[in-house]
Amino acid sequence: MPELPEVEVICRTLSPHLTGRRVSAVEVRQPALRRPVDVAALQRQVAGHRITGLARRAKYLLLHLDSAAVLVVHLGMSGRLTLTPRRAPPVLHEHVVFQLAQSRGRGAEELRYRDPRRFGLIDLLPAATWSQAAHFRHLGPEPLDPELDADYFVQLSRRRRTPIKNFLMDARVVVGIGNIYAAEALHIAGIDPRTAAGKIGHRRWERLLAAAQQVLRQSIKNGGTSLVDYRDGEGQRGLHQIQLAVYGRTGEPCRSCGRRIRRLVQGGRSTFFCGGCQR
DNA sequence: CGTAGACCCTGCGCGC
DNA sequence: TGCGCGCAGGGTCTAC
Repeated sequence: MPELPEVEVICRTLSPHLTGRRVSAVEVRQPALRRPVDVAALQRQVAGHRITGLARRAKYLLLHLDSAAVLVVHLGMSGRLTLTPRRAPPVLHEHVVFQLAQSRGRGAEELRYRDPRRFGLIDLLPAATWSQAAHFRHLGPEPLDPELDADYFVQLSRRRRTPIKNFLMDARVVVGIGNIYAAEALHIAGIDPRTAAGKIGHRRWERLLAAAQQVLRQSIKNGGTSLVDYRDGEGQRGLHQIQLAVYGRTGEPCRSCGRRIRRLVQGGRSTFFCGGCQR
């Protein structure tokens, strides 16, 4: 479900509501996520503590707490993290609920983590060392980092025979790009997703990096891509699905050249591309 | 080391 | 109506 733009939008929409707010209680209804939730740690380091700020790294959402801990939330494929009125009726698969202390001018609210497939993750890490933890240690750079350039990719992709689409989705290379935006970026850059990563030269890496940055920024502006599950922190759908050029458009005409969009499978995931524009 | 595949889990739409 | 199949925004682990 959520790639970089969606997690970024969730972070931005939750931030004004949660920053400075105290978590009054934590309720874990289903601890069996990708890894078991450490309920005792949540009770100790989240319940009764204040949220000092929100941030994003890769597809992880980071909630900094005044207990010198960082609450790490990953939404997997089907996860949602939404601010909800406390009186809203419970919904299936709401595994973790963070009750928020009342604050002036607000009704009773809570932060609900819902994840039908349970591929997501909720973890607690020490504030001082979170970036050295296993989830983060091996991550590549942020794709929107202004320092990032084509040279970096040329170096890393040397002699790599992995298809460029899988290479782009490898978080050790660059984070945040998943199945939707890899396909969209390759279409914008005019590159066949089957091309070996090591065959992409400097000029094409420049185009591909620019394309990835363009589509990620545009999606953030559009509030993310809502296909089935995705909602922002306030429960609103994104609009970027309207602008997708290839993802999910098998058999439909390419808006650039009119050829039919093709689907193939790479690394067990669907790839969508236009055989006319992408070579 | 680099690469490909299975696996975790639930829900949905489709064809029969 | 009911059942089985394939598919879904991700990440990790194993075998070769």
